[in-house]
Amino acid sequence: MDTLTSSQLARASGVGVETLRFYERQGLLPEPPRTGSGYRQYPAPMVGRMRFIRKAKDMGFSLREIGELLDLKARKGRSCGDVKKLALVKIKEVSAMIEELKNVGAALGHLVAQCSQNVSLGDCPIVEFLEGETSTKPWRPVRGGKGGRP
Amino acid sequence: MDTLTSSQLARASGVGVETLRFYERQGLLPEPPRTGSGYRQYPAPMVGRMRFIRKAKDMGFSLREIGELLDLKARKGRSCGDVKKLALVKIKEVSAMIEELKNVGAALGHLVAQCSQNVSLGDCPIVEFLEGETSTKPWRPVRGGKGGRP
DNA sequence: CTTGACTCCGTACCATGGTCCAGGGTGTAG
DNA sequence: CTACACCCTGGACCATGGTACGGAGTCAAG
Repeated sequence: MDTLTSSQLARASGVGVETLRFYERQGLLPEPPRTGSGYRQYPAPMVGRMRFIRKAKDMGFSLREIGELLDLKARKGRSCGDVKKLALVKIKEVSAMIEELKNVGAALGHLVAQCSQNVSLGDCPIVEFLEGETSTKPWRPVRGGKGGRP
Repeated sequence: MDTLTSSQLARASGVGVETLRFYERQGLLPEPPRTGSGYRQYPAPMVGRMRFIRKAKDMGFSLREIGELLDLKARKGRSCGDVKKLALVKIKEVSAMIEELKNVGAALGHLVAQCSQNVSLGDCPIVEFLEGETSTKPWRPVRGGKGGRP
């Protein structure tokens, strides 16, 4: 009695039934055994696997990367180093994203501050910034182009 | 002579020609006038508009939001307040993303640290964490379910 | 036996931001 | 004139992570 139907596993995992089928197609869930009439019978440990997937997704891993993690996990024994390697790569990615977002946030904050000082002047500093030095810069001539500008 | 062909505007903007057509379909670029033979003739200020789009994209605005910004920009006069409002919303979003990523990074760092202390023990702490309390927890019974588990 | 919930399958669709392709027309240099 | 670069169109395709739909089969209760 340690098997679950699709909807049971879905409920236990906090996802939709369709998502299970989707993960199966993506190779994140193995094809489960079936009943005589073709119903999926998920072994109980699939709950753990789904929790693994969900947590890894929360950690920022893509489904493809989660697939790799699951493969590593399956190769019991000396997978830890490889898992750690993936985690380190992900940490670098996350740090880079944070830096980028910080820059964006700072730039936006700067613009908003300018905007607030600029009460009732005609132009919006944000729009002006976004436009940059507009138009008057002569567009670079086409390199190696022959046809064009009819 | 202050008009550009598709490829000229594309080059000046650092995007592909197809991207211009895509932006046109999305309403970010107005349909430009055409030559007798149907070639697009972009007015020079479109370079500024493309720069606007690119910068706004770098600031984390989606194409839909950039469309809104461009609409506001077009309604000259009192758009600044609305633009600022969008910028503030975006700042909040960026901050939230940063917080989330920081949590993820900290969690990953924690796991990797554990992993490093765990040299040559059988199991990988990362995998164990991702699995969480596995399997033995009895799956919640289906609420209101009638059929199922054949 | 009927009803209703559940399950199956394949396929299409959603949003996001493009990218590419075939098939044909145009413009200019040599 | 020919070659070649450029331009046009509509539509298909990519990755990502699902979600929805139609039509049919199955299961348990009443």
